[in-house]
Order: sequence, then structure tokens, then C-alpha cells
Amino acid sequence: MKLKALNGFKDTLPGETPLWRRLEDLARDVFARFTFSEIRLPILEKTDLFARSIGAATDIVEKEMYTFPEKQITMRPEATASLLRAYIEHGLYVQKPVQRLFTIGPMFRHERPQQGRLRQFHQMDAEILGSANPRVDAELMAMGAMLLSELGLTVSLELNSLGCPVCRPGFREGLLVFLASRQEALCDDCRRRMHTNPLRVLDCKNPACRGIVEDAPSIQDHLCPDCRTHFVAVQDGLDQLGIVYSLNRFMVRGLDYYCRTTFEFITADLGSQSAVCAGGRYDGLVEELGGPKTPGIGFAMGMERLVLLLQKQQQPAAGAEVDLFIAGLGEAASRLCFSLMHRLRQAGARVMMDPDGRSLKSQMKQADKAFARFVLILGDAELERNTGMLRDMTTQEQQEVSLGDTRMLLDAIAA
RNA sequence: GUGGGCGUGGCCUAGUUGGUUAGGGCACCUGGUUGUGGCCCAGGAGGUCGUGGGUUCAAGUCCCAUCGCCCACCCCA
Repeated sequence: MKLKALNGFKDTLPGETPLWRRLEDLARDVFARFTFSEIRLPILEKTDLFARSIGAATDIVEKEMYTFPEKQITMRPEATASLLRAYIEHGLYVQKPVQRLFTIGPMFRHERPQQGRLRQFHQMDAEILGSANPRVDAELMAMGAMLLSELGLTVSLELNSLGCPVCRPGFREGLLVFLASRQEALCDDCRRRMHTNPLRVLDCKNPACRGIVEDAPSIQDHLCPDCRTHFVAVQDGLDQLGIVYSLNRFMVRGLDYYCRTTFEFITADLGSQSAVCAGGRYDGLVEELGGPKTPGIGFAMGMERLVLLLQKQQQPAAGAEVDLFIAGLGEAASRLCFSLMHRLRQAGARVMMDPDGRSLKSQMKQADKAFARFVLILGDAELERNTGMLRDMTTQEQQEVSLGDTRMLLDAIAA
């Protein structure tokens, strides 16, 4: 085999697209209930946009981006940066005080692929811009929870607050002191992480590190009054909506722009790629990118991960995608079938035929495999009378119908 | 970037201590009386055994290299 897709890039074959459709359709429906509007964004942006928003020192920006260096442009590794760029560029903030936006599409990161992680992957992103009210934090999480629940998935919600520029630096220093005192016992990665991003040590999966981190200071005890109030109110909002969650003081974010509320919906069924939806607040980011001071919060859902989970649950059999299969016997009949098929399609029916005019038995088999609900058989006998034999594939009943009036035929197969 | 595993027709796979035309299942095609599906039966098409070297009288089966894929770490959705 010579030509193949690139490593980490996958075709979604016809057998899988119904599941993707179901996911997208339900997501659009739930987002609509929460009065989110769709925004569609380009895949290429200036490299600088991502460096400034995600953080120049993050792994994503340092080594995982698909960049055309000579042009200084990059294929987006996530959607929030692009969305905020569009928000600022088009002055959406003057149109209404609070914007609720979602976008669905491919993202690109040059990582080593593994289960639930591709180089081209797809996310559904939802963002609320223009309100710092903890109520919208709860609302956004409720929306994620509703979608996941209606997909039939069992996930748990974990919540934390990362503080803000007022309180986080102090916590970070305290944490650093603590870690330095125990660094002999930390894993190699964490000794390195201590200096690049000490908060990351908190969610190291190494058992030894986990044990140490148990005794580390908690961000939740070091929030400034404003962040503390906000955090409490977020929890109150979740409680009001009946959203179950658990506090996780070890959960941090990989991207630089997050502050205050952070959350993840976690599954136990996907190996190490356990987060199917993650997000948080980023109150300083719009301003950082040159827009007005605007609070914001959002989440991203990994669609491949959701599809993997959906595939693990029992799937109902594929429904009929064909209303009518027209089986013609002989060239003359096939000619008639061809034009009849087109007229029925114009009238809205889903119709197919065998272009090669195989045996009737073969055509019946094809109709069966296509889950056609009806087969219309046209042979010499029917030709003479301008009729067709209409067979209901589920009841096996047949009746001769006139071809003179397509309306009647349509009614027959619509029943 | 670092580990581990695996590469046999479209898909899943059997292939003994290297030995005659590489088997099977699914899917596909054609039939099983004259114009009829889902079951069953028969027949058929489809494979340079990832690739390139090497050892050998002989390699899918051993050795080396190379490419590819998967899983895990890292990171993240």
C-alpha cells in the first residue's frame, strides 16, 4: 500500500459518521437550549496569536504546533485563541454585553498519537464572554453536564479554583518552598516541572509524587477574598442546578491563560486520556490580546474521546437510509427506472437503483443490504401496463402500483 | 523526545522444531430452474506473507536493517 493518511490523521469512514452526526446534532441542540450562537473560525492564524494566548513556554507552543515558519502562521492547536481574536476583531463586545459562542472543528497538535489523542482532532468549544458572574460558570458546566448526560455517558465533574494574579503568585511561592523541601523524593519530571510550572507537580500521576503532594498547601486555602467568594458562589450555583461535582485541589491547567474556576469532566473508560471536557475561566485574556477588559470562561470537548466512549456503549442498529430501491429488469426497464428515480428524488424521496442492472435476485440483495424500506420492481410485464410491483421489505407484501402518478407512489412508500 | 507491543488478500485471523500450489471466517461476485432479499449450499475473484538485505538446497517461519501502526510516558480535549 503506497498512499496512506499521515500518522495521527484519520479518515472517518461511512460506518462511523452516524455516530459523529449524533454527537454533533445533540451538541447543537443542547447549545441552542443554552442560547449559544455558532461561530466558524479559520484554521490558520498568525503564530503570534497562540504564543500570546496559550503561553510561549507551554509544550503546545514550544513543540507541538504545525507552523509554517516562513509565513509566521500556524494551524490552530485549540479554538479559544481564534475565537477571542474574532471577538475582538469584529467588536462583538459592543453588540451585546454577554456573548455566548460555540464552535466545532478540527485542531492540530504534533504530539505522538495514542488512544484518544490524534494530531488532527476535533473539539466542540463553548465560551461565555463578558460576565464574571459565578452563575455563568455554573451554567457553562451545567451545559457540559447536560450534553454528556444526554449522550448517555457516565462522567464525573471535578472542580478547582486557580486563583488570580492577586493570590496565585503567593501560593506558587509557598508551593515552591514546600516542593523544594521534598524534591529528593519527587520524580524526575516533577523536579524539572518545579521550575517551569510548579502547579503541574500537583497533578503528577506518579504515586510517590501524589503522596508528597497530599501534604502540599492547597490553593483553595490561599485564595484572595474575591476569588474565595467567587469560588463559593460557583459551588452554590452548581448546587442550585443539581450538578454533582467534587473538589479537586490538585487539578491544574496546562494553558497559561486560566484563572479562578477550572473544571474537568473525567471518564474512567479511556485509559490515560481521561478528560473528555475541560475548561475554565480566563478573565485577563481578552485584554491580553488587545481587546477591552472582558471576563470569559469556556470549555473544550474532545470529540474523538466522546466518540470512543459512545462506541463502547451498545449502539442501535443503523436505520434505513434508503426509502426505495428500484429494480429494473432489462435495458428498457432500466431506462425507465433511471428517470423515475430522478423524479422521486426531486420529490424528496431517498431512492437508489443498480446502475449495472444485475439479476433481480442480486438487486433484491442490494436492497436488503441498503436497508431499503421498499423495492419497486419493473419488468416487461409492468412496462406494458406502466406499473411497478411495490414490495414492502419488512412485511413482504407486494402490490402493483401505477407509475402514472408519482404522488401516489410517494404516498405508498411514505406510509 | 522516551519506553513497550505488533505488522499474512478490504476486515479479523491459522500457520507446528524453516520444507510440496499460504488455510479459515466476514465482506464481495455468480449460481441453486423460467422475474424477488435476509438463512443454507455450491462455485468464483482477491495475498510480491510491511519493505530491503542476509543465512540456507529451501523462509511467512531464523538474523540484520528499515518503514509503518498501536499502547504507554510526556503533554493535553
